[in-house]
Amino acid sequence: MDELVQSDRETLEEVLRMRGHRVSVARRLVLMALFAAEGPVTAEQIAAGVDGLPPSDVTSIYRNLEMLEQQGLVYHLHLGYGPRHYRLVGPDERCSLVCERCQRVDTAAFSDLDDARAAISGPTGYRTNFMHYPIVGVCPACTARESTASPQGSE
Amino acid sequence: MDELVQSDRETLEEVLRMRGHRVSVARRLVLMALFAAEGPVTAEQIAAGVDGLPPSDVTSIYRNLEMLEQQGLVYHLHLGYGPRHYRLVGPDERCSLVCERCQRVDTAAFSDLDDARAAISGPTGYRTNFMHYPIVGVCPACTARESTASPQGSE
DNA sequence: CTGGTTGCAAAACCTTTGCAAAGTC
DNA sequence: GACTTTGCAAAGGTTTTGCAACCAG
Repeated sequence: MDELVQSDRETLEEVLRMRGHRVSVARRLVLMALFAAEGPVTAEQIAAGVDGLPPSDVTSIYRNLEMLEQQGLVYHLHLGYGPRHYRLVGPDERCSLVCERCQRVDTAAFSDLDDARAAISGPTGYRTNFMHYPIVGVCPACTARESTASPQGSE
Repeated sequence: MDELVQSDRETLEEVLRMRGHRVSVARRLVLMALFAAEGPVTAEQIAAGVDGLPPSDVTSIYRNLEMLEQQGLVYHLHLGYGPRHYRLVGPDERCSLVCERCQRVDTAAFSDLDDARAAISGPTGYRTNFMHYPIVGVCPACTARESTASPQGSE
């Protein structure tokens, strides 16, 4: 009943081996980078060498990330524009929020959006998780700035 | 107080002229395509000639769409993967929903998600509109199919 | 006429694919 | 030793940029 929650790297490597995948140097490097990164990282960042890790080839990174995603160990998300970001599946999932005014990126705990999920499921029937795309909107700071600047609230 | 709600093409052209932009053939073509298209369209589609309109150069389409977006007459959104889709700003805004299982794309009325907006604004402070990215989730049909197939509800 | 706009070519950006060489089990 | 996986090169899809010719006002 419990899926992989938050394992260490060696456990994930064991999972891969059990499922018939090999654990190569490049593949281990991807896992190390994902563990070392505090947040979502891009393939380019991993290839460049996150956190003191050696640089490697982007193509392999992409291929390994794809495989890890198919295995359910990794997921990717989009943060505004630019390349995809990848993250280990784990217990502390967070949803991203991007301010369309100041481009700030915030995160919210998965559970903070339970009510929002219900409010979407009601009228639409869709069960969402807000993981794949950021929620784009106006952050509190920009909202405040705009309401003091032009109180009549143009949109 | 009322912004442009739903004008005809000639009104928009007048707006552009008043703001110091010229109305060229190519630019008119973009507007005609946006009016002719029932839903969001890509730059490539406009360039190929939507709805019997003559084909034109993609580069100009992109430039014109960008200008129209800066003028607040057009916005763009992402529908799953692939190129951006553009749409005239108008009164019947709809939010997109993409099923991550069957890739189906639905839409919801803007007002159907008022509760969801409130449920996001509460814990996060972000005022969202769900316009820029689709809401990705599992559609009702796939949810039903999965619950009959494996009732113990694996994720 | 003047300067915004166009169309072509070319680049930029991100990601995928082909294939021989290398590595893993 | 068999079969994955790698690394390089090259292509693919989408969007941007440079620039001379062109056209709207």
